[in-house]
Amino acid sequence: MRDSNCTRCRLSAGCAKVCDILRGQERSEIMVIGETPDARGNNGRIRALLSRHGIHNPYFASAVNCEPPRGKKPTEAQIKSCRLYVFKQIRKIKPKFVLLMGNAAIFSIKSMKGINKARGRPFEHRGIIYLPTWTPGYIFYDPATEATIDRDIKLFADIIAAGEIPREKKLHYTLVDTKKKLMRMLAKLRGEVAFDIETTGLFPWQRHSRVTALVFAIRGKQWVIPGHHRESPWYDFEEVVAMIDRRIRKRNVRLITHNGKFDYLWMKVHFNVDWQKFAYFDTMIAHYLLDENSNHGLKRLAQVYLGAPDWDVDRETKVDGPMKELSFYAAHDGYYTLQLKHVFAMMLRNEPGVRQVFHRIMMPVVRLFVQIEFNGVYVDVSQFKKAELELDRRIIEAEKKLAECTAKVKDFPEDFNWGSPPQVADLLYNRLKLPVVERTEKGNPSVSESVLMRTDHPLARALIEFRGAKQQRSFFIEGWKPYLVNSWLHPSFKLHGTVTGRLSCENPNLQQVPRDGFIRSLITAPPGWEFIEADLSQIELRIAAELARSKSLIKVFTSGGDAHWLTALTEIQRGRGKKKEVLFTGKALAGKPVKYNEAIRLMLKAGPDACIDILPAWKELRKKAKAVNFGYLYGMWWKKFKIYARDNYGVDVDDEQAQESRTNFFELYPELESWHRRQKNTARTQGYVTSLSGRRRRLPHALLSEDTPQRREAERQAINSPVQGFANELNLMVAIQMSEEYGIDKVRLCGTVHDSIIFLVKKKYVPQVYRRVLQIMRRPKLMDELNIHMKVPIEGEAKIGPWSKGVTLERWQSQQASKVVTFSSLAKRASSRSQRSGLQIAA
DNA sequence: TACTCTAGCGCG
DNA sequence: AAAGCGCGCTAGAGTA
Repeated sequence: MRDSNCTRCRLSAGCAKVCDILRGQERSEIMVIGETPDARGNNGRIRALLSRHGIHNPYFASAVNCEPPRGKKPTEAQIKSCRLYVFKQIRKIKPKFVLLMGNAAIFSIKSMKGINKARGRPFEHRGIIYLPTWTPGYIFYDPATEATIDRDIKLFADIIAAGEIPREKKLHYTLVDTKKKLMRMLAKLRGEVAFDIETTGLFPWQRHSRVTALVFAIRGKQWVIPGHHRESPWYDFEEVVAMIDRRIRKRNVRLITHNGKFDYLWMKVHFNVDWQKFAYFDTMIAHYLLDENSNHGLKRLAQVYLGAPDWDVDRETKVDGPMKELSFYAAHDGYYTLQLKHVFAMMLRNEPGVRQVFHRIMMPVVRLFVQIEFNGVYVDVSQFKKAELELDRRIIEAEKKLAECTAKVKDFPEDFNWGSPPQVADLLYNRLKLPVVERTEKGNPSVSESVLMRTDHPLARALIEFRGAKQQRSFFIEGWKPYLVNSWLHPSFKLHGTVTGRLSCENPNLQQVPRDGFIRSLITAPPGWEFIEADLSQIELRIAAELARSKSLIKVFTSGGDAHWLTALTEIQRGRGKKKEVLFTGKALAGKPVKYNEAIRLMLKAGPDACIDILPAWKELRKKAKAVNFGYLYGMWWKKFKIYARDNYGVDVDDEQAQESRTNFFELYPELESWHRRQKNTARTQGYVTSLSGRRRRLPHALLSEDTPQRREAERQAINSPVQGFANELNLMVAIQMSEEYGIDKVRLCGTVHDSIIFLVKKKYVPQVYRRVLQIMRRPKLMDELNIHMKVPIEGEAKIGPWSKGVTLERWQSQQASKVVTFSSLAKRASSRSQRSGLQIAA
């Protein structure tokens, strides 16, 4: 079979043993194909993996039979030329089952690229069943891959045992294509029902997008109802939905979904039904709470928890394929969603704290965010267009400056791209011979803003301006355009987007709009409404104070103070710094000259706002302290503080000063250190930490016996996660309560940004809602219901008006008053005109 | 042609 | 010895 004189490809030239095909095991019906001879189990790893599942002595082959040079992978051409031998072996051995390990193996058989798409999905070819999986070589680089390979090998063993690709036996689905079948289904819709839909896309507002099928599943039975699909028998699918809707309402069905926010939102947008109100259990969210570190895809979970076979079909089938295949796929989704519900409900029972977060916070959040995403945010389109022109202007101006800077550079390329970091690096460090100050993670010379700020060249400034304008344009102008539906954006919130319990946001990401207001203020209220942002002030610091039981922090908060201000003033007081400014402000506050310490005391008492009014420079100081507070609070070391001070304030702090600043911080808040120790110990002993709500943050790396960077990282996460996560949960509690207390005729929530909620209020309810949201923020009722009690008071702030340009209620009311005056005078003039012309003005 | 990675930067 | 945490989006460049 082998040809030791093979010269079909270049590999044979530099290879010790040409065409290294083994003999033996030639009667096996099981074959394993690896990448190269080295991967053929001679290290024992594959054998060990296989024998774990009772597979002994298979026939080993490989995609290429000459070992490539160290560190080199065989090329496609080489695999193709070696394919001959692979096929020869298959013909001779006549295996029934073949395990394909790695990219090269699957390419050899199928000429198909992308192991990740094929992995774990058995296929049949000329009477042989193939199963692709990863190459075991990956285990060496990432131990986590072993579990996946192991699962695939288990599936392989199952295939061998069954003699065929396993199909789910309990799947009994009906394609609901007649009225009779529909009526029979409706009769059975009661209690817990899994629900899923198939669609032509991901964005329900997309033109021509359709819901192609609905799926319902109860124990032992699934139904697939063709929707807007070319094979659908329903000429009036809306009526079918209405019938189901009536049944769901009447029976108060408990709907079970996997990422139901998606399905409910589509149903609301396309059929105007509010099925999210019946959302009872979401398996994706449940799994997110049970294991925040892994993926939450339905297919993976079904494989892991239920040993399910892979039922995925290709994208075209899923999007708009034949109903026969689409329904097969859809029925599996429904079936496994219901099965997973049972598994996760059981697991949640073992973790009561997590279960409480699931039912009392996250499921209401699912229901709420269907409405929030449906509402969307309003964009002032005429301002949007103006902003685009302004950014264009800035870009052109910056380009002009850059051109001036490079006019003298000889053979400056025509097509130079200022947006390309490698090209800029080449210009700065090779052509202009500027010194390399910093390198990127990969070791390339860095051209980041931090570096440019320290670069003494007129080019640097212009480049920063260019990048700023360019980025804003592509992020927020070009980036938003595809998502603008009339004047509305509908960002999608990922409820499972972070490991800490925060939400993330995408398409577009509302949570990263620059705060300077240039873009932010484009988001505002439509006529008749007001835009309000309400945020929980210094919430993370308050939670940290509570958890650490920090005396000084608790004192600041109970006396209505500002912790960032306290840090700032304590820091300058220690070195008796800013003497002139302190004495000046103290004098203004007291109305007479005071001594330094007395002035500090007065400034502390008066708070930052009053002091900033007297001397605007205090604003910078507080901002600086804020960042320092967060940094040290979460384990920042003094070296990073130095970098921070340099990049943000252009202050070069020496090592000693930096170390002192950290020491001072923990002297001011000594309990923070012991709290840090407690969190680290908890994580190290039990492998997870718990937040005030009962949510868990699992940190397996904290269990490592050695003090590695990985363990250090886990320890810092043990400090940060319960604070960050709970802050967001508080925010969600407020959002939930707001939506419960006000109908959408009064208040429309648009989104949350970690510690704030943004919403629209019908104009005449503004004062009432404004006051109420601040009340709720002080004490959301869910806190009491979940028996969570905090010593530290919670406070909120709210602003009315375009985002980032809002004002307090007092200011807003006085503005309204003046508007009414001008309006009524206008109306008077208009009415006298209209009387003259015989017109009447509508009230 | 389409995907993945890197650098850089916006937010809390 | 080495040390804030958590995200998403874009362009450019590399890879299959």
